[in-house]
Amino acid sequence: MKVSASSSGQILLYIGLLGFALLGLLQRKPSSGYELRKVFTDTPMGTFSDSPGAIYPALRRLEKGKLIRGRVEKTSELRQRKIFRPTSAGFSALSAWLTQPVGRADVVHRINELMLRFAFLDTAAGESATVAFLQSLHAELSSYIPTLKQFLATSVAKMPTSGRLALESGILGYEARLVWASRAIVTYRDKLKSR
Amino acid sequence: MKVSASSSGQILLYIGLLGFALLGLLQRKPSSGYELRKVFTDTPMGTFSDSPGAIYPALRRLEKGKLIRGRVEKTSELRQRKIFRPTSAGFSALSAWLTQPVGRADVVHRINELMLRFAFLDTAAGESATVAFLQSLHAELSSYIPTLKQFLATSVAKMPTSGRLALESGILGYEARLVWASRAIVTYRDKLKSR
DNA sequence: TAGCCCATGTAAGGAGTTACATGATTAG
DNA sequence: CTAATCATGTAACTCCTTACATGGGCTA
Repeated sequence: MKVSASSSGQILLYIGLLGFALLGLLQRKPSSGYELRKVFTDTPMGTFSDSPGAIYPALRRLEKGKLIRGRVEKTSELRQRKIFRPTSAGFSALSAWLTQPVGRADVVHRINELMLRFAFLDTAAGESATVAFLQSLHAELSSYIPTLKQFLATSVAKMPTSGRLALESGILGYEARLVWASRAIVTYRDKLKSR
Repeated sequence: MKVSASSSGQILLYIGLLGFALLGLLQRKPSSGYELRKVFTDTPMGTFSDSPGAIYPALRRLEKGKLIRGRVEKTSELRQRKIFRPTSAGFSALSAWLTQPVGRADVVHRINELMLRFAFLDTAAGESATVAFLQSLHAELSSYIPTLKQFLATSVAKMPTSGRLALESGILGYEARLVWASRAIVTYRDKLKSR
């Protein structure tokens, strides 16, 4: 989902994966553009570009779309920085994006986007939404993996060894994620019980 | 690696991941643009776009760069199709791309590209090159995974549960690939021995 | 003869990449 | 005082996306 209707109707606003990543980070902690860049350069978070040529224009798009608002603030340091924080429309847009249903196409083509969504889910949409997400991810993986194995079995004869192994690597990756999803569900269930 | 010098010097030619994917598929089997599209729509191969607006321009770029050559051929069917096949310069470019060293940045940011390279390695560059690739991938993963665990351990306190779990999912994915790489090395060793 | 798959394209638009530019502040 | 880091941006290039266009051949 790349496009979201602005609250005023009419104009369509491009957000993009980078935009949602920024929105999610800002929801967690209001930050300057530079701090956001640092997250991408210094942490294993996603495969997002740390280039100012991507981040600053994306921030301006979000601001023009009224999803975030930036203000120059003095922190404890002398240096001034423009701190961005989501507007209420921004929180809504983020939440809507996070709580979309998980489909087969997401698992096949947009697994990184799914993991990004997950990373923001509990703080932005609550733990029950997180569990729901994990359950639908689990269901989608459970139905997808057999089709991959099917494909492997029927076409193994026509494929070179490396092609076969590459596909097996993909299958192993999905299986690892399936196991992880089960464990993550248990983690949240335990958290809910212990309260 | 997105750019490659043309054999005539001077002009730089953009290839891109899609270009190499096409080149690799053509090396395996000369095909028409439509057949190549079908690979992306019908098989689990990569996350490449099946849109003609991406594939046909990419083919033309490759042809202009003399890495492939298209000829209208009559197959058994009446219908005419333009069949592309790599030139010798195309084989060289593919081989050079495939046999690049595997670095940390590849593992962190371009794991999909690595798997694509692997998928073409044995038919295009031979089995010893494939084993070398797997070994350097294995080494890179072995050194990278501990740093991720380190990061997780030191920042677990500051992260929300979902952030922690998302990172763990990434680690599990890398570990699965590490196990896979070991097994793939054994597979090729066995193949070499049994000859 | 209508509709669907084959097969190849083009056009408009926007986003990301790379590279450059600009200052202020701090460390050595 | 020099260099590195902080902090924010702009410009050119070009690739991809979405959508539309064009026909030939096959099938019901």
